[in-house]
Amino acid sequence: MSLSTGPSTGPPNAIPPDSPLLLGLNPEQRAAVALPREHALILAGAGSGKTRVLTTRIAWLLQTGQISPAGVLAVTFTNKAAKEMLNRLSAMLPLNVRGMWIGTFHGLCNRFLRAHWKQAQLPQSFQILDTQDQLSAIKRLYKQYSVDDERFPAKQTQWFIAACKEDGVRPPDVQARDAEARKKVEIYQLYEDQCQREGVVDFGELMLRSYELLRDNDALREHYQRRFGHVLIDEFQDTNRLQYAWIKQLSSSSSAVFAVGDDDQSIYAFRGARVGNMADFVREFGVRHQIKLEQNYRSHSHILDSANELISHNKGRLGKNLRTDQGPGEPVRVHESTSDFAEAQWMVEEMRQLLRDGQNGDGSQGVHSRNEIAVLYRSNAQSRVIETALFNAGMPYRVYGGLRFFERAEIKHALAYLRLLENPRDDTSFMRVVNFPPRGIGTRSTEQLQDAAHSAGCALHDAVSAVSGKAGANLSAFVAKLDVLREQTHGMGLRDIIETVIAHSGLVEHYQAEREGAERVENLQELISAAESFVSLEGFGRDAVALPVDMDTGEPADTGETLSPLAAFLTHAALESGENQALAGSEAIQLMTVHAAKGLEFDAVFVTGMEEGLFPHENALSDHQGLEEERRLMYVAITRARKRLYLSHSQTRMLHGQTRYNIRSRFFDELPEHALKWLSSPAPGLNPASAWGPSREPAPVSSSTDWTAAIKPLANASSPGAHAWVRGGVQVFHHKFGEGTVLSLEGSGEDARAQVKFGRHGIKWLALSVAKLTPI
DNA sequence: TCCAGCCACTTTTTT
DNA sequence: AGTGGCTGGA
Repeated sequence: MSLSTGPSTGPPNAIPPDSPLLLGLNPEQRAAVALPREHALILAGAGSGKTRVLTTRIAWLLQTGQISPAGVLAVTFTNKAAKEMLNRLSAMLPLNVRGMWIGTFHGLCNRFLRAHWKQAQLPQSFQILDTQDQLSAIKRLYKQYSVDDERFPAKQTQWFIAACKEDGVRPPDVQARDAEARKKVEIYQLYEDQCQREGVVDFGELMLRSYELLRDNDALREHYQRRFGHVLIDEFQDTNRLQYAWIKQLSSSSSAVFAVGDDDQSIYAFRGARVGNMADFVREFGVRHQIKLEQNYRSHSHILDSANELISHNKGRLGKNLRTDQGPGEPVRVHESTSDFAEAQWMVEEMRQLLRDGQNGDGSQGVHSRNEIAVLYRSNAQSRVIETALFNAGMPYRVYGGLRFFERAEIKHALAYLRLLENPRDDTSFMRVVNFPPRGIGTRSTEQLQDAAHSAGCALHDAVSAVSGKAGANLSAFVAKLDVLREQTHGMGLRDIIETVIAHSGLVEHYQAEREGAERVENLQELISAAESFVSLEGFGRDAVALPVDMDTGEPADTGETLSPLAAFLTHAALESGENQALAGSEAIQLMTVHAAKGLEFDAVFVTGMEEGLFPHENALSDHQGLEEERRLMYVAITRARKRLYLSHSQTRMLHGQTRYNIRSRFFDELPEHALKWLSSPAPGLNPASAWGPSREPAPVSSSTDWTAAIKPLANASSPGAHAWVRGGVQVFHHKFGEGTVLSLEGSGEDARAQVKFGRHGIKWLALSVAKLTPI
């Protein structure tokens, strides 16, 4: 580390190193916070005080007068992280949030495009399509142009478009080799035209349009480069190609990019994240300062040893080893159960014990609050059994994930009405509510309307007069209703607008008549409250999404073109989909996927379903990269725990309505034996398979291949009769695929299938009644 | 046009 | 198992 030298630009580094801001930081953290004005990469391990360093860095830059608030650009991925940063910052110094650019990638791009909507060739009040909206827009387009949904599934097209945009690729730039690829590109182009015509942008477009505007408009780019002396990025390992390119546009020789990330916690490759951006950043920006934060303030060393050992099995890491001053603590407990049901049962018992010990003041042994216990799983489907067990035990719990507030159907409907007031051209919203609540406008009518709009090249809203007969009358009535509402709400405050629109939409009456509609009506009420609190949001929260910004001062521009409160609120709804679940703060066991747990920490953590095919997930097993990402995911799971960590696997598990027989995860074999405590059979030992002897013949015992493990014979009638010898871990021969290893089984009788890993042919699912498998 | 029943799907997710 | 989307009959 070379830290003693002063910066080549900006004020001298003559700031007293004993500034109160730096107190309590370890040497590496201090070094990071007080770095000179140069590009830097901070490799921040789990629990190493990453957010603290990031926020203290900003506070330090401001307090020492090295930069003014308008010169700071700080980017995160989630609204939660952005809020956290702002909260911590304002706790450190009196904060002038005006003109400070702290937010999510998409939030900041939105802000940028609102400020420069003309140059970006967008309507001022452009609306944002979320993932649902985008899919329905594509489906609408499919109908219009008679695209075969069988050959080009809309979901895949959506994925394709998103992936293109994440790579910064417009339709003309796509490399299309065959006819099928050319068709996809054609659809992509049609989709783009449709969005542009309707005045809407999807999430990818927010980023891409911002990037292109910066790239192509020299004056604008230079302005922002001059303005942002410091660019700080959180979770850098999660950035995609486009985000990286965007950062490049915003930085110049006079600015400093401060990237914080952890390559070992990169778990979002499936949505375009490129860990490689870290290495690229070092190379392309000529990064001289790389600081590793390896001091962990979260976990005891048995837990950290496990994490370190596991992740050491990955190749091509930037290299990092967590350490702690806390003692070894308790061993990592490993548990095996016979079924997912039994696993859940066992967990409930263990939780009870933990909480009992915590209450008795038994010090280190227990956990004092249910909030401090988390159950992590690889896939959402696993939560059900656990929920049932917790429910039956009367143990309060909270499940994260699932529908967010602004994604609920009733809310989307209400928002669609509101969006149509703001922008009648928004055909996605038009289609969503044209017949909701039902008003006699069926498929037939809308098809006529769509055809009319298509041939006239106008919006659905403007084509109603072209439809004749009863259908035309109904459509006209609907449009008239919208127009009246628009007139009626003109000049109203946000709350009143929303209240009026909900009242006249017929949504409340519709849901009131429904059996399960009460909650939906409540949610509509909640939307009104949400609007109220949005209005009362002071300063940053609203400015961030709403106001155009003066290019020179960074202050909100008084252009007389201020975005309407309604448009601002709609943007807010699209960019911040709301809390995952209410009940926050209540005393409850926390249930979530490992992905959702990233960034969180708990006293006690249960990682469940540690089985081959589940964790690591079968879909990730085919390639090396996939497996390494699974391992990083496991690393994230382990490092969530402060004091106690449980790793649990089960011999059988209900999945998609069928019992599957799984062998335990290979990750167990990558953990340090000294840190583990086996709560149940298999007995401890480096090779648990040996507990059942070395037999390999059609016997109820596994092979001794290193990563496979022993599976007990299943004492039940559902095991696949004639193929009873086919078990997890057994070596088999297939006439076509050659030698392989059975990974897992599912189904029974005629339906029994085995998942087999073959050397050259990869992993296959084989129906036992068809495939001729012989034991080796 | 609407609703009921059938079929296919099922890793992870933020904006 | 559970859900969401689609088809076909009323």
